Amino acid sequence: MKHISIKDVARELGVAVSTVSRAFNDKYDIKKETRAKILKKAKEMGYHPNPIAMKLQQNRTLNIGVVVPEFRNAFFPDVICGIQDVLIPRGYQVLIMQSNEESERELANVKTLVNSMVDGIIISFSTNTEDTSYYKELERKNFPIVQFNRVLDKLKTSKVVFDDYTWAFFATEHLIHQGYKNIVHLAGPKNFSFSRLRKKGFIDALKKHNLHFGDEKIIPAGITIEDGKHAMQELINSQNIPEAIFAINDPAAIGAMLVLKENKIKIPDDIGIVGFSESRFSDVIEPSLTTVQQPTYEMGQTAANVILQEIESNIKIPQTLTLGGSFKLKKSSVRIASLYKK
Amino acid sequence: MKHISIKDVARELGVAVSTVSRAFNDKYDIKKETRAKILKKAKEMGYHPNPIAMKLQQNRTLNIGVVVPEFRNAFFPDVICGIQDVLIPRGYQVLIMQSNEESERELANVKTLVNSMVDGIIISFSTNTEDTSYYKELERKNFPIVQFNRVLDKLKTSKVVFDDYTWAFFATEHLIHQGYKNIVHLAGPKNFSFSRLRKKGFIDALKKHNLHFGDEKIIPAGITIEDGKHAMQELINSQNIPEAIFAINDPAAIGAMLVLKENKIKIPDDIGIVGFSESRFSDVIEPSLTTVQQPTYEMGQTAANVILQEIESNIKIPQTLTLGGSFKLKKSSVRIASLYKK
DNA sequence: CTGAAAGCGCTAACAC
DNA sequence: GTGTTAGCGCTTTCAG
Repeated sequence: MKHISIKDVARELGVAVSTVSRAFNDKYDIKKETRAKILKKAKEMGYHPNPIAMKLQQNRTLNIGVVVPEFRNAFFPDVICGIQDVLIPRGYQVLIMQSNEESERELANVKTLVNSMVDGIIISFSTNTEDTSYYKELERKNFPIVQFNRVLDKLKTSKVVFDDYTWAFFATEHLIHQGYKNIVHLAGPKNFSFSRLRKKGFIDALKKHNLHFGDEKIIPAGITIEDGKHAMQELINSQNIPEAIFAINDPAAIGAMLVLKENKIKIPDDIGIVGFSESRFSDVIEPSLTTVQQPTYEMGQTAANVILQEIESNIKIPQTLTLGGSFKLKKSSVRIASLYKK
Repeated sequence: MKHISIKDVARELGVAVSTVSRAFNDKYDIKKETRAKILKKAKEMGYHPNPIAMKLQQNRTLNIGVVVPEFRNAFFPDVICGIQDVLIPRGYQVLIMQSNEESERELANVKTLVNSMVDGIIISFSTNTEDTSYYKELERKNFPIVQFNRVLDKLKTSKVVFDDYTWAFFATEHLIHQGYKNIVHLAGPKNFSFSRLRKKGFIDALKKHNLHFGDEKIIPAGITIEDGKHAMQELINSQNIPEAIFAINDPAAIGAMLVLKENKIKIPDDIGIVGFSESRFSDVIEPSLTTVQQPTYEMGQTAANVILQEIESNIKIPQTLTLGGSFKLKKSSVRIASLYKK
């Protein structure tokens, strides 16, 4: 697999390498015919500029690193699609690395990428990431970083997040409107702002409607099906079955539902449940799961645009972009059948 | 973000750049203390070798490209994890690109990667890929390619596949053992060998047990939930409801189940169904879906090892590695409750 | 408009 | 053992 270089083309045509180079970067003066001639010959010979050499020379890579904690759920793959669709047409390559929810591996990933000279990193952190010293250092060095979804407040880079508060509020209010009163929240890992915001939305909705709120309404769970199962099982064991559940995300909701069904507790009649996207399960589970839909694809596009702007302008003013979503009304939260359409 | 180069380190210590280089590549003679001194200083200065420059010089990239048609289902992410876990410790970077099931985009992805000088490509093709001329060219140029899962017979590169025939045979036989007689197969896209092999396994199992086989037993479907829905709806519309279904994969099976449930057809009593992994739905759907489990993670590891071997030995003898799986017995295919354990 | 030449950061002969 | 030097393939002054 030997590469035909600019030299080969130049020799073949008896011109200088710089001329060939110019033909390929049309920002220089070059006679039209020369240019055409060169491009034609180059194509004939199967010449492609070697991006590695370009990168070396220009001290930039045209690579963007994307670091995600996992891509087994639907959420991150969708975001990545959005990122790719913005970046690829702009001539960037998207290097994806996944951290397996381990902050050490995540750190290694980021170091590899930075060290391999990506021009910037779009990242969503792992559940257990606490030590941000290396990221702070990158921040200080002015290295372009955009956080999304799982963002760390400590890090002052640009962020793209979902309007978790509002939609958690809305989701909870929806349950209240359905007549559920004793509502609990399966909460997420507390180092993520989205956990805090969804919890706050939940609490404020209860308060607005003068429903009793106490710490016992917040059930520490997590973001996997297993977490949801575990939390629900605990509730059942402690004879503490609520009337409705607002889950931190779909997998947690699904886990809870699986346990409820095992225990013959009827959804939505005995208990109502609302999730928060991040899976493709909501239409497969029975009853179908009411959920807050996040604009994953758009989140990716937005993050890509932000980093592009930071890289190309070389100006970094940390901004936090907050996206809105939509509500997918399904069966798991609607007691009166007539209210549920389609 | 300015890079400290080998020169800076050399100057700082009053040694030659080659000495610094040698300190970092311990295959040359170099005095222990010099080496220690250099490494220490380098660390102090925050020096990291610039991989881009290394790549240019050595004409290799230490990058492997992975091209997948999608990563919304569980299958490819799992395979990628396996690939990464082999390649990263060996000093390679894994560049993932997804083709969105479009062969044009797939081709562009591969060209980008080849052109960006990855050392090799691990690929699973999109549903509609027909034109293999470019891939043939790469093959001729001896460029390392390993196909997995969705392989094209026309391309004579190394392949890592699942033993589709045997397990399809087994899955079908399982349905027969359950007493189902009129069994149909929801078939996959015909340009993939796995479709053909699973179909053949299905047919041969019917034949072995002297069950009637005719073309009407093969229902062209596809590999998505939508495909499964569509195929099932057609069967119902034509009043042609079989006793059991062997689906090309889980999403197709899930689609069929959703339609069956809509139509109040009982699974597994009225109709039995078996899938073929490729999703995480099998435990979420009700009844839980019996399925053939493919060793996705191991498939990734295997593909990674094959390409590593081809790259590092520079010998390419196309080999096809066939992996075995396991059978996940669940509720969707077992009529007599007592037979189903846990 | 085009050619010559320097240099991006690194490695690998080849000297000494 | 270590230094010198020639490139890897490209862009970009600087001349002409």
